Amino acid sequence: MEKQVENKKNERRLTKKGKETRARIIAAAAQLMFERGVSGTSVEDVQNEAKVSASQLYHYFKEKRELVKAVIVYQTEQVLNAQEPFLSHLDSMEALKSWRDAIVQLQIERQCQGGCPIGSLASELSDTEPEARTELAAGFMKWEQSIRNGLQTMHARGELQAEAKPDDLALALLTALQGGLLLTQVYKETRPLKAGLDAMLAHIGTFTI
Amino acid sequence: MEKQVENKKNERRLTKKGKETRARIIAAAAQLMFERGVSGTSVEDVQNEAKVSASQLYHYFKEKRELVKAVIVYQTEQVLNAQEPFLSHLDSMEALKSWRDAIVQLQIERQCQGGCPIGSLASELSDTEPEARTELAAGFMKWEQSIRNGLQTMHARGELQAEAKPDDLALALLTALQGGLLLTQVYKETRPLKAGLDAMLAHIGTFTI
DNA sequence: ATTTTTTTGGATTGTCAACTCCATTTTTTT
DNA sequence: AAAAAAATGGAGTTGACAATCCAAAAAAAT
Repeated sequence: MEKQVENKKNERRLTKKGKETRARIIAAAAQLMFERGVSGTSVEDVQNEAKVSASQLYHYFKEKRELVKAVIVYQTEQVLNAQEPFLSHLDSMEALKSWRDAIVQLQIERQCQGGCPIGSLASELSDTEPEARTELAAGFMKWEQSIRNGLQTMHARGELQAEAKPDDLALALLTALQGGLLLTQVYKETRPLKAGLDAMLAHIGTFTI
Repeated sequence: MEKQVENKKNERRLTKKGKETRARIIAAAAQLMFERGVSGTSVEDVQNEAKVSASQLYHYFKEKRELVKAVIVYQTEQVLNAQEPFLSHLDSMEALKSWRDAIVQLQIERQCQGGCPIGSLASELSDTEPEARTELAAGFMKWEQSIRNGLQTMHARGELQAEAKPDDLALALLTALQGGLLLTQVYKETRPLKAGLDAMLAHIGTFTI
């Protein structure tokens, strides 16, 4: 009788040490790919940053593409975790405003570099890497869902007019955020991010009672 | 007395044939880089697409980076020219709506592939290529300016309330457009683009008299 | 007409990046 | 304690890619 309980084909067993190494590789890759893009980051760069050898890296990831997929999952988690305190309570105009402020503040601290960790991966990979695209879409949908939850709560409470469509508003807000982050990265100033988010929040505000 | 009237340092004279070849190279590079990104496009790919030899390409462009700069200028022109019929008359809600429809229609025709020709270059190059970033920012500013002109016209005519800020609205609209194009590329459906633009147009609409 | 400049052909070079291989050490299992 | 599996070291292979070079054809200038 097999001990491995329903282990998917490729999923080897990893020791504690193995998991740590794997995690270190992903974190290093995520960092570099955020700064320089996927194709601007060589596997060797990742090796150096993570302090691992080539054989280690290829022991945990069949090829670069697979590492990239892991990075996408990782970055999605990172972004959602970092925003969690806000995302789980976006159910009032005040909460939305605080969220806006936190995002703007973060871009200031980053000196407007890097855009959105998921968005920039999406822009680079969507059209050429179908599996990456799927994963990225899933990430954005989780994000969208969090925003939607808050607006739906307001709607259910009667704090948004019946005609308001929380689903559309949530998606619109995410687009303004993404576009704002991109333009802020290009312009090297937070004006676009502020303009995009503020306009969208004002629009949501027109539905409040 | 010099014949060359104020010729900038690097600007060699080009014969008619030379200009054609140069233009063919840029167009080919722009096309490929739109489809596969800058680092996904090799100089050799461009040679094949444009039917030129290596020496020709390097005769007109010192290095790949210089070709990329030319592509940025070219794509900015292309985008603005393509939208010109709309951009020069964005001075009514009807005009804005038609513009929205045209953009959505284009993405449908493209099957949601490719995002924004300028936006995707911006995402790939902004943080690592300072000169490219500057050029891209200039391109976006022209675009922003066109939108602003229309809204300012409405404002001056008294069709927008005095409190409305056409500058902010124009920038916000551009961010919604960029974010919408990105998410549409990732989701492979036009819903995000529609949601972003419609919300922003509705917001502008709240200022009409 | 002839000199100069521009344009083109195409082979070549050097670098770098992804990935492989085999041996060795460490950890886990029995 | 022995056997099996996992983790690591690091040199080596292969291919792709940016960029160069030398020579020749075509066009423009004088």
